[in-house]
Amino acid sequence: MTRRSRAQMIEETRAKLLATARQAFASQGYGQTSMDDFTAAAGLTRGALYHHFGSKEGLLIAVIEQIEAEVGDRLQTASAAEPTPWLGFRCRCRTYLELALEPEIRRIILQDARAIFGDVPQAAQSVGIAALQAALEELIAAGTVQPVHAGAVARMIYGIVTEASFWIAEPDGDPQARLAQALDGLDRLLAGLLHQA
Amino acid sequence: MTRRSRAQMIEETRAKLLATARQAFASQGYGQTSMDDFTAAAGLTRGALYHHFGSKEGLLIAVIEQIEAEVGDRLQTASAAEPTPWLGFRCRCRTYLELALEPEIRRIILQDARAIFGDVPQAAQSVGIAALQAALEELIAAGTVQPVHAGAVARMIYGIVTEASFWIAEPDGDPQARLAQALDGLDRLLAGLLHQA
DNA sequence: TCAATTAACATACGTTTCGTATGTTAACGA
DNA sequence: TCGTTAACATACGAAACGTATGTTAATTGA
Repeated sequence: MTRRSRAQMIEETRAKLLATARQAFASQGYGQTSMDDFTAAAGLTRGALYHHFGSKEGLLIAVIEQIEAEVGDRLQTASAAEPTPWLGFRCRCRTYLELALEPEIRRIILQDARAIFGDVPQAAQSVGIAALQAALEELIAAGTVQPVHAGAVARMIYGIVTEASFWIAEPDGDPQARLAQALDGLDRLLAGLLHQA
Repeated sequence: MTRRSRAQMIEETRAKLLATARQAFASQGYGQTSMDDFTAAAGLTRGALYHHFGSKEGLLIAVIEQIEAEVGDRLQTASAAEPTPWLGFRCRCRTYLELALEPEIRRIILQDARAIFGDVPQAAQSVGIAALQAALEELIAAGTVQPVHAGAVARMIYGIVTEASFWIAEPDGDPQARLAQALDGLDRLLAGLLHQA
């Protein structure tokens, strides 16, 4: 066990680079992070970085993909436990909002990534939005939700969540209270999608 | 008339700098814009820039303030013509979306500014959001809209508009069709805010 | 009216940072 | 065993930003 294969060591340096970059991006932001500095913090040099990731943007893409994968898993886990499809959908939106509150996700995905790649991170094609869209399409087919364009509305919900997370995290105001108020507002907006009884 | 006062000339260079920067930021993005290049394009040097705006960020803030002021005017003009407060509110949201489709606004306000100043441009305190919140508060007081937190929901609508604009402008897909689909989705979501009949 | 100060810029410089080009070492294949 | 390639480190060049330092012209005050 104390003996590591060559392939394992390579993977270790890649993972170490990724983890250190993720930490640095989250705490200082992508633009403010010097590749010299944080590679040194990882005990390596920029040479290793450019070998594994090609460019600073390539590194950011790798970090985004890692985070997106985690987000996808957590959303899936949370919403799968709900009893009805609609409640599952609602839970997915709420959980999305809670995830967006984590500083790492807000800073890297919602804040910096947008400026680098204009649109939603095309890199990982935003797992969260895709899943939201799929859930919406099912609900529309089942007649629970009015016939809207699922892709459009999924994106809009993503926007709701994004902005709400920034609002909640604003320096003034109580985050807990704001989270509750945001979840309430989210509920009202989502209710508009339902078919009238 | 051919005689310009000193103060006028100073204002002219300031305006010229601002206009050139706005153009450059919109077409190449804030990060990709070299201060040497675009000041030269304006027939000046970085010296003038740092004298008037202090820093590159200061220049961006000035550009944002200019755009925000225009956005505020156009929103006000559009919504004031509507017959009822609710329709005025709805119109404001729709117009907001249409404005967000303009490349200049999308690139500078929605895309780049967020990465530089984490939150919504605190610089000009987003006139659009503030007006949206005020309109919401009136509608709640009048009993037209359910009692939600106006600040939270105003921000969420801002998020809807932002994401929708990016979605509409995606390279594939027909922008005209997508705009219609987005406006439809927006209507459904907003309908959730209304009191049930 | 004239000297001193300040505003409005231009120019020059130093620092930081990114990407690339060039080693270097160790493993792997023929 | 020898050539090749992967996995890095090191060195170099090219922006780009901010600042420090001119320079000129207007303005102020005595």
